[in-house]
Amino acid sequence: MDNITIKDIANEAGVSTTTVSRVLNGSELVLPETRARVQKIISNKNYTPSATARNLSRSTSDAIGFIVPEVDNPFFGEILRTVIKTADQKNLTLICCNTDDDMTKDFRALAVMKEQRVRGLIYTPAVDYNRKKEGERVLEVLRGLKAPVVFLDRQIEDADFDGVFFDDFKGMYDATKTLIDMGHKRIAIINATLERPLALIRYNGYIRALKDAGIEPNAAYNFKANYRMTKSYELSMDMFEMKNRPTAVITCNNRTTMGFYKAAKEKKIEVQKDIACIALDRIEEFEALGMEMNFIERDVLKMGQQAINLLLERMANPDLPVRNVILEAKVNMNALRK
Amino acid sequence: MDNITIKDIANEAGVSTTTVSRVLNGSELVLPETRARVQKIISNKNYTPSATARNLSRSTSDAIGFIVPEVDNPFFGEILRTVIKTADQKNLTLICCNTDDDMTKDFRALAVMKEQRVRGLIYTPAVDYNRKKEGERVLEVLRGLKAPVVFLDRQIEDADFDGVFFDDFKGMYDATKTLIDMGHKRIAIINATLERPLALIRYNGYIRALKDAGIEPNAAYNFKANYRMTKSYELSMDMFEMKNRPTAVITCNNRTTMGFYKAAKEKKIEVQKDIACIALDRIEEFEALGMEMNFIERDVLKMGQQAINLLLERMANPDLPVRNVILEAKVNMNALRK
DNA sequence: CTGAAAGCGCTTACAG
DNA sequence: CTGAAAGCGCTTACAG
Repeated sequence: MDNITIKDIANEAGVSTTTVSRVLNGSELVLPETRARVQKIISNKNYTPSATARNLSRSTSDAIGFIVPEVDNPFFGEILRTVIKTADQKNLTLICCNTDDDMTKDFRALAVMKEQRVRGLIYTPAVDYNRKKEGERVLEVLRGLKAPVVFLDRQIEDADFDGVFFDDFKGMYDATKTLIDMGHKRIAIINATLERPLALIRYNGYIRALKDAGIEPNAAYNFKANYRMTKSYELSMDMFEMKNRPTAVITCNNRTTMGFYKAAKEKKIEVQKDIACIALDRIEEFEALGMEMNFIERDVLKMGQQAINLLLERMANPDLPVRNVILEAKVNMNALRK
Repeated sequence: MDNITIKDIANEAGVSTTTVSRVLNGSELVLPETRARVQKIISNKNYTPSATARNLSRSTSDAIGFIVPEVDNPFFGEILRTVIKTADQKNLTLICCNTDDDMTKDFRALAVMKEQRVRGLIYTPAVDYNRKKEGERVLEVLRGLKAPVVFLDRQIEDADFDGVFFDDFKGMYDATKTLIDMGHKRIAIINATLERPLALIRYNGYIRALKDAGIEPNAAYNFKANYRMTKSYELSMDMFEMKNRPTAVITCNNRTTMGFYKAAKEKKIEVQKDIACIALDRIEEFEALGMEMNFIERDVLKMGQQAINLLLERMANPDLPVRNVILEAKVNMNALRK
């Protein structure tokens, strides 16, 4: 027995499909008795209308899209959860893609969104399209969606779409300045390579603070990892062997922080005492072990909430001016050591 | 200008929509020149066919569903990533719901899946339906989906569907036995309340091992937390005040483990030395800090892979017998201390 | 308050 | 190799 349709209900109730549709959509234009009869049959037969047919008929969609590089990163996981929660309240279905920071998959994900005719999209670009010729193509694809788009955490230059970002430049600037004020001159940064847009922004904040303080940046203190633990660990091991080794370090994401601490542990170097550290994002597990951290604090839940809000608002009102929300990234010196 | 349709392409190419459809679907039955002409127009106009229309017309769907209690839990995050990756290769779209372990949301999520006519569903029930009257209703809803369902990590009694689970009973049994063999008699468990299906299974493994060794279980050593850190922390603080305090502890998930370690740290009790511990699941962050752990090891990626494989196989072949895959949960004594 | 009919954008059996 | 027509399961303007 196949899925039952609105026709089956109509037949059994002895009414037209129009009437059944009206009952389904809570129209006033139905005699209470008719409504009751139809409703009873619907629930008896356990009938659920097809979203596909409804969408086609209404020429809309009940789906919004979510494209991120790694859903299993708690950063995006938390955002996803927030987004789903709100979408759910609005009866919107969430279509989720993961790009592994891979450009091909990114374009494929965008194509999926277009095929699905999503009503809106929350989007973290897979790579830095700013210096790549593909950048303009991405923007075109996004425009071709003919649906609101909200950039999440990563921007593309000249994008005429809404977005939510953290003020990583200021976060890094402040972190660096804090270390300088504590008397540090040899300050390292463990970052990703600068093709990554966020890596560049973070790097720039760091460099600017050094220059503002009249400290000449030392290229040897710029560690180019990849936001994975292993690479950061390896580079940190090298760092500890340097003869003019840094007295302070800024790590640029969770995994980087973990790699650095792991290396320090193995080298029997006590973080904060033997070498200062400010991490981007706190690590709850570290704190559970009584390891107090200095960190740049970012409110991920807020980012998720803002993203879905921006999207819903624009869906409701497409003529709003483009909005870019910048969330603060605040230095938090819980483990202050001179 | 609205979204363009197959008709626009047909008109411009001077062919029927049938022919355009054939080109779209790679049918052989098109003259190469016709195909080329049509394809050119498609790409010029940047036309993407509507998945909605296609699905309705074919009376199928290109979506599979994914319902879990917390997407932001790395456990489910990793699984989601694996599932998306494979689904993507099969050109399946992933619709994602989050239930917050809430029954109402769970039923709503299932309704969404039915509306969407998903081709298959990977499903972690929100609550333990085994003792609840709603259990049979869930199973009915699942059958009403008329699509393959794979249970993930949590089972419902009498479910005639595929599933992937960890052998938590054996994991807990072995962990408990290992501690007993090390000479421990006062062994505590920090678990959730036993309404949760997994909590019960874990508890049973623990109890059985005690009984098999002739040790009478002590109710005071059964700590009923809720898989959150705070509760586990509070209970652990109490535990350390007991006069006949346990000499070994088994923690039943990541968050529980964190709460326990945090309490130990504050009480200046050294885990493994002053009190033995085997945790369910390793915590990478702990290990990065040089904290060696004893843990019950579970391969989460494998669980994700199995789940999507079971689903795809059943989608291809609905007549397969019901399969329940039990993945091992292996005790790993990295931080062995007598 | 109700229904016949057209339409949403595709696919596909059928005929040629 | 190509197309007219019916159909997928809904919604909605229109007429009554």
